[in-house]
Amino acid sequence: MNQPARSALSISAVERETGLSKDVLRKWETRYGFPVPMRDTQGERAYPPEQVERLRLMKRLMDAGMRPSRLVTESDAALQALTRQVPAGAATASAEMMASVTLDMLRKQDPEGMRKILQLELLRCGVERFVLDALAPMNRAVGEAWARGELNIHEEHVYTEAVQWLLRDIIAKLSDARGSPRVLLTTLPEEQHGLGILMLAALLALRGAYCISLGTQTPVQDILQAALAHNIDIVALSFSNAYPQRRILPALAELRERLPENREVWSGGAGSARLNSAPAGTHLIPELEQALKALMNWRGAR
Amino acid sequence: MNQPARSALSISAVERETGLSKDVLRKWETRYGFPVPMRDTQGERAYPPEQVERLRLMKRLMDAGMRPSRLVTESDAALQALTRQVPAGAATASAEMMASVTLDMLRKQDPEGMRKILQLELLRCGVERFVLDALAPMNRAVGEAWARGELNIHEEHVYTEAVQWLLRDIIAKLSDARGSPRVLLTTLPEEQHGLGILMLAALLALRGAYCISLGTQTPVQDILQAALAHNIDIVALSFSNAYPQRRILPALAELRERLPENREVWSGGAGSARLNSAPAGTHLIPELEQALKALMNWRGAR
DNA sequence: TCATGATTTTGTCCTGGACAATATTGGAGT
DNA sequence: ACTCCAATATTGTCCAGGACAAAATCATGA
Repeated sequence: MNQPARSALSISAVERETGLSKDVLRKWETRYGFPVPMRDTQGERAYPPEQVERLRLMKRLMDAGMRPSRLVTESDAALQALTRQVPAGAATASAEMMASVTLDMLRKQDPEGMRKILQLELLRCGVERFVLDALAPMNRAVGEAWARGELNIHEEHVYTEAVQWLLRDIIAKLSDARGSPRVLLTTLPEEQHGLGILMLAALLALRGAYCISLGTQTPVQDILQAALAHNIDIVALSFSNAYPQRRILPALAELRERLPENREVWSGGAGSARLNSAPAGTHLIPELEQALKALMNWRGAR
Repeated sequence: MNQPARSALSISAVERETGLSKDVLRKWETRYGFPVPMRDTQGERAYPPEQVERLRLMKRLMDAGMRPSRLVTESDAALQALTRQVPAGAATASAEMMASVTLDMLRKQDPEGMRKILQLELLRCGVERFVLDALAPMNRAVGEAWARGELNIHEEHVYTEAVQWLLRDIIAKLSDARGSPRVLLTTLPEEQHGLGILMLAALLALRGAYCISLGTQTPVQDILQAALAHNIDIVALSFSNAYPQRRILPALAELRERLPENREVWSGGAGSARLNSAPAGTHLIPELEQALKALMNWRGAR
C-alpha cells in the first residue's frame, strides 16, 4: 500500500487551493473517476500535487465556461491546449498596446515599471478615459492571460494591488462628504474581486457622487445596516464571472426587498453581464459606461 | 406545517453570512439542539433571521475564545451581556486617546474625520511610532469593540479601508526596488485580514527592505512561485485570531519544506501569537516590534 | 505550583443517496 | 435556415448519521 507523500493535500486544503468545494471533489471522484486521491492512515483523502495541478487547470477552464465531463476525458496536454483557445476580447488599438506592455512588465517581474506606465497613462488621458478605455480592457486582458495560463496567479495579484493603489489614491483625492448621490459599494461574501467597485467609485466620485467602499465580502445584513447608517441613495454590488450565477438573482432580490424603495440597487461586473433580466427595481450595469447614464437618470429623477 | 418565511436562509447562505461551516451547523443541531432551522418543501434547512442573528453573536464570542457548549445554554440576553465582558487590552495613554477618538468617529459615521485624525497622528509622530504605538492598539481596540457588539461590521470595514489607504500610500512612497532584504507578504486562503501585512510592509520598507505584497488569500503553490520569481529572501505570512489554529503549523511546515533553505519564513499576527513553537526554520513574529529585531538578525547573518 | 496523563469537547471527514437548477439536444413550426 | 419549446442529460448542493483525532479542560501526583 502506498503511503501518501508528505506533500499530499487534505480535501479542505484542496478546496482552499482550487476553489472547488468538498462536495464537488467527492462527487467528481465517483462520477468521473477523477481526481482519485490516495488515502492516509485514517482513510482520509490525500491529493498528490499533480492532481491538484490538474484540478486548478480544470477550474480555470470551467470559469471560462467549459463543463467538467468534457474536461475529464482530455489528456493533460489537451487541457493545456484548450487554455489557448480562450477567446480574446476586442479593444481599441491604444488599449491593446497598453495591455500588452503591462502584461510584458508583469511577466518580466517588473512591478515598478508597470506602476509607472499606469501612472503615466492616467496623467495622459485623465481619470475618466483612463478607467473606461485603459483599465477595463487591461483587466480583461490580464484575466484572459491568466485563464490561458500565461500568467501566474501571483502576477495577477501584483497587477491587482498596483491598480488598487492607483484607484484608491484617485478616490481619496476626489472624495467629498457633501457629494450626491451617496453610493455604497461592496461585494457579497464569496466574491473577492474588488477592482470593479473601485473603478466605479472613481468614476462616480469624479462626477460628484459620494462613494463609500466597504471593501469585498460584506454579508447582506451588514450592507443593509451600512446603507441606513450612511443614508445611502444607491447600493452598488459587483459580481465577477467566477461568482455562481444562480446565486446572483436571489441575492439581488433579497437586497431589493429589504432595502427601502427609494434607494436604488445597482449590479455590475462580468457576472451580471450574463444575466438577461434583473429583479424589479434593480439596475443592471454590465458595462462601466452605463453607470454614468444611470447616474444621470438618478439625478434627473430628483 | 409552517412554511419557512421568504427571508429564511439556506445552509450555504448561513455559512456565508456567519462563517460557520455546513458541517458545524448540522453537528450543532444534533449535538446541542441549536440552531433548529425550519425545512422548506424539499426538506432542506431554512434558517430564520433570529437564529442567524444568534449564530453571528455566538461566532463573535467564539472568536474571542469561548466554547459553543457554554454559549448554547445562555439566553439571548445573557449572550449580549457576555459580549461586554470581552477583556480590554492595555495600551499607552496617548494610544488609548487615539483609539477612543477613532471609535467615536466611526460610531458617528464620520469617516472623513477619522481619516484626518489618522493623517495628523502620522505626521506628528512619524511612520514607525505611528504603526507601532498608534495603529496596533487601535486595531485591537476596534476588534474588541466589534467583538463586544459596539461596532457594526461595516464600521469595521470603513476603518480597515481607511487604514489600508494610509499604509499603501506610505509604502508606495518608500518603495525601492533595490532594497534588501526582499520580502514577500501575503496571507493564506481563508485569511482575509490584510492589515497586519501592510503594517509590517510599512515598517520594513522604512528600514530599507523591498516589500512585495500579494494581498490576501494566496494559495501556497502561488506563494512559492512568486517567491522564486521575485527572488525573495523572506516570506512573511499573517494569521488573525479567526484563522483555525490547527491549520497554522501544517501550513507553515509545508511552506518551509518546499521553499529553499536560505529563504526565511516569518509568521505574524494574533493567530501566531497563540502558538508556543514554530516548525524548525520558521520565525514567529507575534508582535510587530520583533520584526525589526528579526530584520537586524537577517542583516547580521549576511 | 507546576507538569503530566485522562477525559471531554469539538470540528472535520466519510459514504452513498436524493433532488433541483442549469445546459444541451432534438424536433416542430415558421 | 431559424426560433421556440419540450425532453433529456449534466452538475452542484443537500441530507443523515457514524467515525475519529486534535484541542481544551480536568484530575492527579510530585
